[in-house]
Amino acid sequence: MTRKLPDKTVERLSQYRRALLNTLSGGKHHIFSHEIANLLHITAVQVRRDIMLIGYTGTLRQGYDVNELIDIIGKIIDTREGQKVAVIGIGNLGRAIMGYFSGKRTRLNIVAAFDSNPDKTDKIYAGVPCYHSDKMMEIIKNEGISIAVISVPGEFAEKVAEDLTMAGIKGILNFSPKPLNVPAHVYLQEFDMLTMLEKVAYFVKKS
Amino acid sequence: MTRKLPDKTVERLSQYRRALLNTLSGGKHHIFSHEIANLLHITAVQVRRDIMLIGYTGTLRQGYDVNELIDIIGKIIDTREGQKVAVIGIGNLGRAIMGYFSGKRTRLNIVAAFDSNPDKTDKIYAGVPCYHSDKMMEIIKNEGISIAVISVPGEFAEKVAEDLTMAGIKGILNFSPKPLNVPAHVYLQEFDMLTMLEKVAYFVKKS
DNA sequence: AAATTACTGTTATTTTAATAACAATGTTAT
DNA sequence: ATAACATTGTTATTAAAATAACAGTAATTT
Repeated sequence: MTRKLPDKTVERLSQYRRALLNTLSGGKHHIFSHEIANLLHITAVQVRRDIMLIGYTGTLRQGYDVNELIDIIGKIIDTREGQKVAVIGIGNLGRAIMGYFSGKRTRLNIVAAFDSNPDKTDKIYAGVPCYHSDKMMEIIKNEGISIAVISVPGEFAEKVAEDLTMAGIKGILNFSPKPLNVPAHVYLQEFDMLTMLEKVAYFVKKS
Repeated sequence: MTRKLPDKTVERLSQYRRALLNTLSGGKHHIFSHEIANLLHITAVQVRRDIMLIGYTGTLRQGYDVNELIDIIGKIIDTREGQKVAVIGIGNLGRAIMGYFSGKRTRLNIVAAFDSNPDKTDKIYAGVPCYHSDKMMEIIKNEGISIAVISVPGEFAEKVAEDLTMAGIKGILNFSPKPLNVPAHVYLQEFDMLTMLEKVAYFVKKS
């Protein structure tokens, strides 16, 4: 394997897996491409194409084996050892993210949170210890944290990203409205709520 | 105008405007395409192309007039009367969204929040009144709210989307991890944090 | 046994988005 | 005055993603 998968396929694989886990807990062990498609409101062709790209093949007339497919997707998007994640900034958004994750069985473990407000630090949130930002670089290095979620206000985001980069982070998910600049070896995903809301507004206006 | 703009251009316009407002408050009244590009970490060609698409033209050697460009973008993405927005579900995420918005001068006004937990209702959050979900459909109709942000847990998202549709909502921004199905006349934007984090993890693993 | 059906897997086509190439032109330098 | 420069606006090209078309085939029906 290790053919390069399209970005969008990777996104959908994550969604397929979630849907498949649901299916499984409903006691269903086989599923057709069009059933997956319905769950995600996309087309069956797209599902089959994605599954083709990851090299799995179903059986005619029976569809895909749910367990197998979950495993294959896991092999592709998870690492064996798991990856450690830190959340920077535990305002409402930071806490929402930690809440989303708690209980989810995944190879992504949120192992630390950081905040610059001493009132918030040295406590546990959703099972995750929150440290003062001063210790961020040190802890990230020592713990081998590879992924960071930035949920600080825009004005601090840039500095945080710099520090994270220096501490050797490998991937950043940025929720702040401030576009970041990181070296090419750091994977960056921007996630801008305000833009998305304005986009919805634009298309509503058009329609 | 009213040529149909590419999706991605619409997203960037929103970001250009934010950057331009910043520029303006820094006392700068003209800006080059490459300066905008640097702020957003994209290319200057892309900026010029987007600006071409909205029909604005700068002046050679001086670049774009910041005020004019802000206005033009506003004409395209805002409506004259503004649009009313509701936030459904005020857990951490819902509150984060309301916090992001408070103070932002925009034509999008969050005018109501809804929650099914009576402990949270009949209070004001970030200046926005929160009502019980029972009143959702009624208030949305009466107030003429056209856009909804869904920030409820996945298991309730579908029902909420149905109700919103029935109440005549025009656009939905869905933060729940559950993919929604809405009629074609409702514009839907999905926004799935878990997927995005898994995507980052995948590309980190690859690198 | 032949035809039909209901699926998968794959290639071909179209659509959308990004990038590159470059012509046009006012400004500055010589 | 001429040449070099810096910048815009636009067209052409490439890349990425989605969709369509369809071949293959086991199961089912006739």
